[in-house]
Amino acid sequence: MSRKESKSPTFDRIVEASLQLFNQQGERSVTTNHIARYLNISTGNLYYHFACKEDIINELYRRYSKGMADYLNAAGELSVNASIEGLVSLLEKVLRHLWTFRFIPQSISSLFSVNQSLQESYSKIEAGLISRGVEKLFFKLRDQGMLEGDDVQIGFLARNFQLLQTGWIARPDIARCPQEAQVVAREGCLSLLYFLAPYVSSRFRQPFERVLASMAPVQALPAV
Amino acid sequence: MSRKESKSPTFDRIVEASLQLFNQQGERSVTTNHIARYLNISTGNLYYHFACKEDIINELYRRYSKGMADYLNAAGELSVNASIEGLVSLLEKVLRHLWTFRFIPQSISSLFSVNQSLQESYSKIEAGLISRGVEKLFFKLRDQGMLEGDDVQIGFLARNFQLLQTGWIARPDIARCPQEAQVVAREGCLSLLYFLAPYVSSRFRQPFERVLASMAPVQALPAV
Amino acid sequence: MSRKESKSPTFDRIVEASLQLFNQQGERSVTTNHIARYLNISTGNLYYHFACKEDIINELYRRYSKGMADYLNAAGELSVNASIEGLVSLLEKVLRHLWTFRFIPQSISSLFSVNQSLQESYSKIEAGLISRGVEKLFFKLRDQGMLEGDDVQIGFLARNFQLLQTGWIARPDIARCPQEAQVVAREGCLSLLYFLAPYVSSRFRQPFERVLASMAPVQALPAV
Amino acid sequence: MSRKESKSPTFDRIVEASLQLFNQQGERSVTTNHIARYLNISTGNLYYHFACKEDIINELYRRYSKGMADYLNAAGELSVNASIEGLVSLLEKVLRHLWTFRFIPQSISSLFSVNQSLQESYSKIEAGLISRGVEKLFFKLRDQGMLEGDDVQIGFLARNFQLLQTGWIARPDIARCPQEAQVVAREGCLSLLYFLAPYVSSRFRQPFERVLASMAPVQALPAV
DNA sequence: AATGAATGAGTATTCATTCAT
DNA sequence: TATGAATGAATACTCATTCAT
Repeated sequence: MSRKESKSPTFDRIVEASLQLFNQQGERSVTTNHIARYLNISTGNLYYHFACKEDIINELYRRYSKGMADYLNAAGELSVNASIEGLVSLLEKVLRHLWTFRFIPQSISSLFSVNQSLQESYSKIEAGLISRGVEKLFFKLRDQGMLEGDDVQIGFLARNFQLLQTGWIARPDIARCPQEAQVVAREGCLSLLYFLAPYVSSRFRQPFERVLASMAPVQALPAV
Repeated sequence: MSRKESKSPTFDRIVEASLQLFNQQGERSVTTNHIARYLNISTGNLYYHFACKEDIINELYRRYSKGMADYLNAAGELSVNASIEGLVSLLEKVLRHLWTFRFIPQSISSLFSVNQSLQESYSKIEAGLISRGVEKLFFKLRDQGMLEGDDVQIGFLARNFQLLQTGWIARPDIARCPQEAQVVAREGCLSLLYFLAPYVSSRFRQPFERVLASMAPVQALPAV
Repeated sequence: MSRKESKSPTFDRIVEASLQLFNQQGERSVTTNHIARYLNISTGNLYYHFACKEDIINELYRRYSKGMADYLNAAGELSVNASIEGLVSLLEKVLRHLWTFRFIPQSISSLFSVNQSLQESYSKIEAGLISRGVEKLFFKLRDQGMLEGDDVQIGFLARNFQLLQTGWIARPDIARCPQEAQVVAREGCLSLLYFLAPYVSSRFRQPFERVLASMAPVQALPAV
Repeated sequence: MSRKESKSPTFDRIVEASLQLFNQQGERSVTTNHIARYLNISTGNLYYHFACKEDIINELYRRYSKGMADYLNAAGELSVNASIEGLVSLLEKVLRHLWTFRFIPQSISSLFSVNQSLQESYSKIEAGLISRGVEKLFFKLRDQGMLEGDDVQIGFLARNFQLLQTGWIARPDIARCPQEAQVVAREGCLSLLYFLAPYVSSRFRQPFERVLASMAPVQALPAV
């Protein structure tokens, strides 16, 4: 995918079917036999493309975290010509991405007990790169005048933001329901914007309120 | 326990051992044989007390959610003579409680796929009673002058607060580490206070800042 | 068996059925399912008694090598009142023992590639204890006047003796044939006696020839 | 090879790679995929040249037994102008040949259970032709005055000799070790010479002892 | 209450072999 | 000749659960 335009059609079909089944029924109760039968291929063929179930999950995690990293980069560039609309649009994309891979935030902890390599990837990527990237991004947004707050506040803001973001997607009550990505992203976005609201600078308050109003037309944003 | 004076010593030992093992190694990789061996009892005996593994988990969930409900009630009474110190102290207790049952917030979604009844309990209790209880509590805190914000804001605040609370405990990077409950609770509490900060009324700002300072002595709480 | 009068009837039945099947069909083509089905027990039950197939083999190897060690001890004591008849009778017992566990000398090398722990046991026991024991025994027999030869000769004699002993049992042409143990032991014994003949002292030559004649009545033992 | 000028380069490469891998890791744990990957060819290509894995083994057995037969013929001619040196040199060549194909004596019995046709070849060739050939050879050596003994003795000598020869190569403790062929052949040769020693005629005793001394310089050959 | 042997449907995985290109 | 994706029966092993005592 990244380097050589994808390994093979079957490889990709396995990855995509697994993602779908994992999201629907939970990784735990989706066996390699299920995946193969779902695709009308033999287990032998599945194992021709993947050495083990772990590797399918790892490939999914790779795609998931690569997407997150890409959005983070996009966010870095976006903030050059900072606009609330741009930020919100990106945030929705991120939430849709998270929703696409929702089995990951949902079951990441319980995956650790059966997939050691995933734990390592996670430490490096999620808890490392991405976490730090989000922090940097928030400080940049402050530098550009979009956010206000001292270092400690912005630090907590960044960390809590991530927790809320994945926590929203991992919410057990919505997880398996076949909600539309659009709806989940919208509502999640609204929650996150309300979370950010107190830190939005006065200069950006007006467009911020406008966006908020456009998402949930009834209520205006009250001053804190 | 409270009403029926506990079923039997063995029953309780099974529940407690399971909790410990689930937290340490993840529910998924703890078998009923592990639990029995850990307690030096036979599997037959374990199944004399519990019809199935699910029931052990359900009993743990019952205790977990009962604890949460109790703390919620305590919060309701506390708010009569509202004090920041009281709130913080209760928050720490809740976080310690969550930490004690941390395998639940960590793996709740993935448990659903193998435990249908748990999903039902969850909808009723967590997403129902408790969720509504927290919302009521936050409105009460506003009525008592501790928090400020309009209905929509307080609504989002309550919901996000819960997400953050469990999200903090379920963080995969701390989950299996043998952190001390005290440390986890402290840091989580700090995160949550920073989350609430913008909504604390001016009347309570001083004690709030005092408490915050006492928890992380170096930094004062800056105005938004 | 050795310490606590055997673990359980089923444990022993598994060991014995495995031995029989391994001898008949070769360890390689006898699966744990075969063994269970042969005994009319479930695979689960088989795995209740043995953690893995390797452990069945290891237990068989344990019994095999324990038997060999016991016979070696018996040989040590026997040689106190040295007699050709006693030696021959013991040799027949050893050959019958080897024949009972014939799948081991037959497939030991190819077992190594799938059973690391067996290789370790083998180095310690077979190539260590037993090999040295046989050497000591042969030197003792010389001291008692039954054998003649210098140290180098007796050393080679001992080593070649062992090679012949197991080589005879492992002979691929007789291995799977349902020969009677008695016949195999007889013929093997004869081969081994002819191998030893040149080193039998003149003092023991007469009884030696008598025994030889009794086993293969037609031919007398010619002088070298 | 000799008659049909070899089937194809790939055919031969497969045979040779298989031999190497079988010797190193044991036939049992070398899959057809391993062989193909080792040669950088596709499995399909491997199966273009061989109908099944068995056939590779059969071809190796063919080469192995052909070599043995050739050496046996050479021995027949050699004995015309009988010399101890010539015999020893040939014996070393045979041992090196056996070492080259060592996976065969090591696993021949266990191969039978998965390769019926091999069992048939073996009965015809090894247990038939070669066995009888060796017997004839030994009688010839006696006729030429190199060996002494009656018919029964020489018969047992021939049979035991073969058992020792392959037994030495198949010894599980040296099998997988990357010993040099030269060393193995030397030591094996010495063992076999000591085995023959008692039957060497007085006329050939002197050159025999000379050769023995040259191989293990320290010790002279003691009279029996 | 308690034991521990027994069950059996499942689970990931392997590997000789086939087949379309 | 050669490729490499695809097959599928087999294999070792697991684990929640049952049952006779």
